[in-house]
Amino acid sequence: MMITLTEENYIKAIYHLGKQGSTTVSTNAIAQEMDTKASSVTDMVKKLSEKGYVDYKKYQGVSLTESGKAIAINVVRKHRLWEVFLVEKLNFSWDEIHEVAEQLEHIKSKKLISQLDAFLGYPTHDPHGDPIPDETGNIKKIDKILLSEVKEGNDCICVGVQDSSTEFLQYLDKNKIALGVNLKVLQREPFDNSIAIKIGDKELVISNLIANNLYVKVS
Amino acid sequence: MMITLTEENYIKAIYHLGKQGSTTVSTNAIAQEMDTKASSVTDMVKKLSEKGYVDYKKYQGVSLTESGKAIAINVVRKHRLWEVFLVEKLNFSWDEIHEVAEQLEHIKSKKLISQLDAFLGYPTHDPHGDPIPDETGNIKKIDKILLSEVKEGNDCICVGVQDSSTEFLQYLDKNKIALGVNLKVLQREPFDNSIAIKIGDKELVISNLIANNLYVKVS
DNA sequence: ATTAATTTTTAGACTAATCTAAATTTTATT
DNA sequence: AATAAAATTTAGATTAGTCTAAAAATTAAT
Repeated sequence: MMITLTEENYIKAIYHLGKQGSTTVSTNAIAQEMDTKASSVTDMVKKLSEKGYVDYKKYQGVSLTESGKAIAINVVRKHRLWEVFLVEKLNFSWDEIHEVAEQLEHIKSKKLISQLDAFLGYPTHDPHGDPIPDETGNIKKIDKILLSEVKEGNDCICVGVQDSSTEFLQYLDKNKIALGVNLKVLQREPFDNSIAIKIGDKELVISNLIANNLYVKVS
Repeated sequence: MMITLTEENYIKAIYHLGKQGSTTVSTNAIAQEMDTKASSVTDMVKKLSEKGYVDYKKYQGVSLTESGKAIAINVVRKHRLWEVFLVEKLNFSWDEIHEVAEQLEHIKSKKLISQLDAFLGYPTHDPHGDPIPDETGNIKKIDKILLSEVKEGNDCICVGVQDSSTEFLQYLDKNKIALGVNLKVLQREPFDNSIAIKIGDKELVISNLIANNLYVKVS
């Protein structure tokens, strides 16, 4: 049974909203994520349910079935591999890749993806630090925490972002924050939860909003 | 005005049928090329006409306008660049690329294509020997002729194929015929128009059908 | 130059995906 | 527990693309 591009996008949205497909997701949340109306979501969710991709009970929200989850993970895999390709091979910057990867992720060819994976050297993470599922759908997650949770005095290394918006990524670029960069938390300001960090030999004060969208690993 | 994937495919079909968009094309021919019904073609052609991509008079066939031709050439450019990518970077063989390139050709991103072009080293021809239009839509054509037209005793070099079907390309592979390979026409058989050729140090008799689908340049 | 065959177009219907507006169910609040 | 608010679903309409069957135009053949 053929899956359409739209169905694939709904499944992906449900996956992301449901934290890797484990939680139940509301109609409204999907509508917001997909930039569409709740009534459209209801229609589509019924269809996905008939096709066996989601579990759905009226008024009770949706969750992915195993087959739905497998589809979602495969789309995520394709999306992230293409992102690596765009950055590593075509010199895109990390704030330019999302839109294009949204299109590329729907290309259907098993061989294309396995060859691309090999061509890129079997990358484990995309340019935003998110893990790339392997061919069997396995995702190995690293133990990352938000920068906002790091204690004063601790050294850490930047491993990912929570928000992948152009604005946020360009802020990071401007301040020379990139994946792999070392940071030290100098001081936390309780009043507004801002944090003073040392990056390279420079000091920088970042807001709580920023610190809440940056993943690090304490070293 | 946004152009849909389907519209793009119709424009491409009209371009190919009309020999690079110069000739008028019939409704039935388009229907056959697109594997759809003539009535569907009429509907679509009306829409394309309203949008200014084709000139159309009832019962008189269709031809591309300048803007339609520009769209077609751009799709062709993308298709052929992706084919080069698949063969050169992802180790596809030339009989496996068409289907995937059919999907990739619709990805919309100016930067993607210009970067891909650069990444591939600005190739001038795709793996089937067809020329790749440049960014401005310019196509430089080489003076190729069909192998069936080569005189006895002449040496030539294989530069392209007319038919890109899997079956034909696999026949060529099997017989070690590839782009760039030198051939010599030993003898032409008038009875069935078959041709005896020398390829490397081997002799091979090929049918007229084969010779009519292989482009060469006399050297 | 009629008639026959073929091609093309029209008319009307169908599916996928969407929308608005109204109805229903659930959740929150008094 | 009753009512108000919010979320969700239904009903009915719309658009893009397609289809079948019938009508109209063109081309071919007698």
